[in-house]
Amino acid sequence: MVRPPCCDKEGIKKGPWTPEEDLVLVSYIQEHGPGNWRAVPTRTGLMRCSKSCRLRWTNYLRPGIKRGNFTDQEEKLIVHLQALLGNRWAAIASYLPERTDNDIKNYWNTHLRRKLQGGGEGEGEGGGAASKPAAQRPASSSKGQWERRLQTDIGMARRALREALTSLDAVKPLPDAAVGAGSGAAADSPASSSSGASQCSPSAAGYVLTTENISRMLDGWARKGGRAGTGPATPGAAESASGSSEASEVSYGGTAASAAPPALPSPFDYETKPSVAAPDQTPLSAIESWLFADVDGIDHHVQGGSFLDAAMDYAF
DNA sequence: AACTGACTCAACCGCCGGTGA
DNA sequence: GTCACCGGCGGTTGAGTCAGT
Repeated sequence: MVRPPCCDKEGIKKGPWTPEEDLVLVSYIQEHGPGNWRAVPTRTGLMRCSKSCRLRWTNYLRPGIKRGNFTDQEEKLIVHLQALLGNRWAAIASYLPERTDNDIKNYWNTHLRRKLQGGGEGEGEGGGAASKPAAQRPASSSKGQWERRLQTDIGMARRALREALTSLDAVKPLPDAAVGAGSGAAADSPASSSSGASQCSPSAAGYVLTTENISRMLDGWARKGGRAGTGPATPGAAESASGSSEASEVSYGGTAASAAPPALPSPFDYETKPSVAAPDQTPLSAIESWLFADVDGIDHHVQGGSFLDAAMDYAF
């Protein structure tokens, strides 16, 4: 069938989002929650198409997003998962709850792919596998086949993750604080160690978007000056660019959120990006516990609460 | 100091699958 | 059963930034 464009070209604004637009979108989502994106432009008056709104939210405004400074651990995970899953960035991103698929995709395309190609198979694992990812499968597979494939994928991913984490631990043992308290993947990242925004999982964070924060957010943008649009308009960019100073100002579940009482009723409990970890767990520690809990386990049907279940719920 | 090429990443585009009428 | 709508995904682009000359 011929599909009309998601939004007609007239009157639809494109390009970088402005702080004002961000604010409108965030405010709307704070009130109504993400979803029903079709209605967002009309209800908010944003001259954006629904896709653009959704993308802006999921890739940028969504709380709990960590930007830039991929750690070695994250990098290894991405390499392994890419080798196993192929360019299924959304699936890969589900293993890195603080990262967006777009971010991972960009990082892969700009850093990792070249690294693996140019430097030969630097890590040894990616090289051949990455060139022919497992994702190149027939699109039309029956459900049963798909499930078997999924089981295989899970098994392979699991093994690879265990290897990655094991080898990483051998090289650079994780500090206890990193595994237990903060974001395991982020803990030793230069930027993230100082950036509160990366310290908590999205669901646990409790999205603190008060009018005070909004005004501070805008204030921070304004003070950043420079190019209007992408740069200052993007809290994360400011955060990553400045290292840490602005991070606490934009409390997307950051410092303020982590310091906030857990019972803080977050308007973003319906967060679209799943957190595979328990609220007081970091995603990676959840992965680790899942990996190491049953060394010989074929427990792909473990009862509720396992990482696998969560992964099954969200990633596939 | 100016210029140029490489790099980064936010955003767009088109396609696909799920779902409800 | 068919059709249309909507959300999601992966690939791609282009503006902005950075580093080297």
